[in-house]
Amino acid sequence: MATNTTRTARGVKPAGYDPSQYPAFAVTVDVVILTMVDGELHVLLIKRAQDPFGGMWAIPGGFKLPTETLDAAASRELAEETGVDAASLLAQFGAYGDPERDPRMNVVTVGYVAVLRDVGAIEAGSDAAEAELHPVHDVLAGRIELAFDHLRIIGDAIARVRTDLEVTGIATAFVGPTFTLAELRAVYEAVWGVQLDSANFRRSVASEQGWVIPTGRRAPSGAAGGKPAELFKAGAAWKQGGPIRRPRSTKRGA
Amino acid sequence: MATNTTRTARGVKPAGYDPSQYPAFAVTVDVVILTMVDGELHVLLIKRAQDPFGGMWAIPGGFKLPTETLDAAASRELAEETGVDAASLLAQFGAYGDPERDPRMNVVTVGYVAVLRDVGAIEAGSDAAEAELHPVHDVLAGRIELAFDHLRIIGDAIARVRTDLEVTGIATAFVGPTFTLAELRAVYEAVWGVQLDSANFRRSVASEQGWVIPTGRRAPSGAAGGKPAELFKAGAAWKQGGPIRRPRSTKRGA
DNA sequence: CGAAGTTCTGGTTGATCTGACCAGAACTAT
DNA sequence: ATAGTTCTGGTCAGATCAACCAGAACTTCG
Repeated sequence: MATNTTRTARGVKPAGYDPSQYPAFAVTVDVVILTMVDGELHVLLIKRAQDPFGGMWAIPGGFKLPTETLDAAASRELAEETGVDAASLLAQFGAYGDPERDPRMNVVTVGYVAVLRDVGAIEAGSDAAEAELHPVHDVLAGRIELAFDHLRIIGDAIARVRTDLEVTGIATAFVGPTFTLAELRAVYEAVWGVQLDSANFRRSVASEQGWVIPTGRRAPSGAAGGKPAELFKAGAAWKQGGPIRRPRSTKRGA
Repeated sequence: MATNTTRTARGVKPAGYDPSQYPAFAVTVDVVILTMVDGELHVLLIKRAQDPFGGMWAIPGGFKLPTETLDAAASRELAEETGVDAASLLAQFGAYGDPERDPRMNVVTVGYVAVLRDVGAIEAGSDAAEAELHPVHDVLAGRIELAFDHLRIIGDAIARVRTDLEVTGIATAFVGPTFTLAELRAVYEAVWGVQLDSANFRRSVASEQGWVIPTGRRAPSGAAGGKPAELFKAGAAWKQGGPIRRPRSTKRGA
């Protein structure tokens, strides 16, 4: 390729295109791992042992390898940190490349949000390094010291989940393979911070076919007793969006 | 590397954390530039002069510099390609890092979507390199040969715009600083591929305060005559979302 | 200048959706 | 047994939505 027509007025598109002369970056993936604990949204954080930001909390992440896709890198990091082979959901939501976001080098990171339903598995996977689930509310309120720009990243992840709850099937990722309608409703209430009428909720998901499929079994009653709830499994309709719309005005208090 | 901890000017580097030993990537930003032409959604493509993919169409893009943010890089690339200083809207929507997406080197690219309202400015900015507006429909139908994974990137951008139209104020980015309701409605109809009732549309945006503000002036009639439409400017309410909801079933044909 | 055609703008109406409340059924704990 | 809790279906008023209709305002053609 002997062409050397780098003579365009201003565009200066290199003809030879020597890769080595362009700035090099490290590319990482950071995973915001979310799960429900006691009806509240939690995020998994690990305590950094090393500087920079030693002693502060961070979301798990690591370097992307040249041989893997971004999705694969996120999946690998998730497995390494939590021991979970596959999350219910793993979705990319943003990229971050501010020049000073990592004091050591030029790092561009790609943010993923993972939704887990099996809390027990997390504890098993996390080894000696301190890993803890923190209420999302505490984190967003700034009560936890976070490394790098991870506060912003977590904020973006939550914002994404909030809108996705209305237009995707992400709600089903928080619950198990079979679930009661109260469990599913608790997901919406925790993520949106609202109260939903249980009867209306049932109508929304059970009226039309395709959202939830009855299994015929029933869940054991909770600690406070009450009628055992029917157990459902998720239908195929969730792929085209969710049946629950975010309410704009609620008379009931949250 | 015999030393376990290497002291540097900035501080202690963690053991086994030498940045130079981690894989290096080139980071680029690619900008999907959208605009409305004759009531149809168009995307700006440039014809590649060089291999790889010489002669094929591509979306404009370029390398991120270590000293600038991703947003700044996208803004710079947009200005270089179109001569437009600032788009009505410039939003990040995804990152792409498949190992083989660029045959020359490891490249991770961050996709941005830009919405322009001034078509004339595009022609001015594009220099000798062939730059053309193509109907989005033609591109998504595969009728245009696209370089790299740009078909996928454009597809993702369109999908993002389609959902954002309902929950953000992106619709106002397609029209000028003042606009008629027919112009604004045309944006929804083109992006969603639906027909909206003009009277109902007017009620949705004009009923409650804050969406559109009357300027008192009127636009000249179109080629077919008709009553001159009132000119509005966008209000502040668009920042919290849009007033138009995507219809799910339409009896009228599209 | 008048008629026809086009677009804008407001009105109406019936169907559908939403939010709120009520009550009985089913189960647990005391 | 009885009280307490949760699940489940019913009802109903108000809001929203989709579709249609008709007059107003303007341009173009004859």
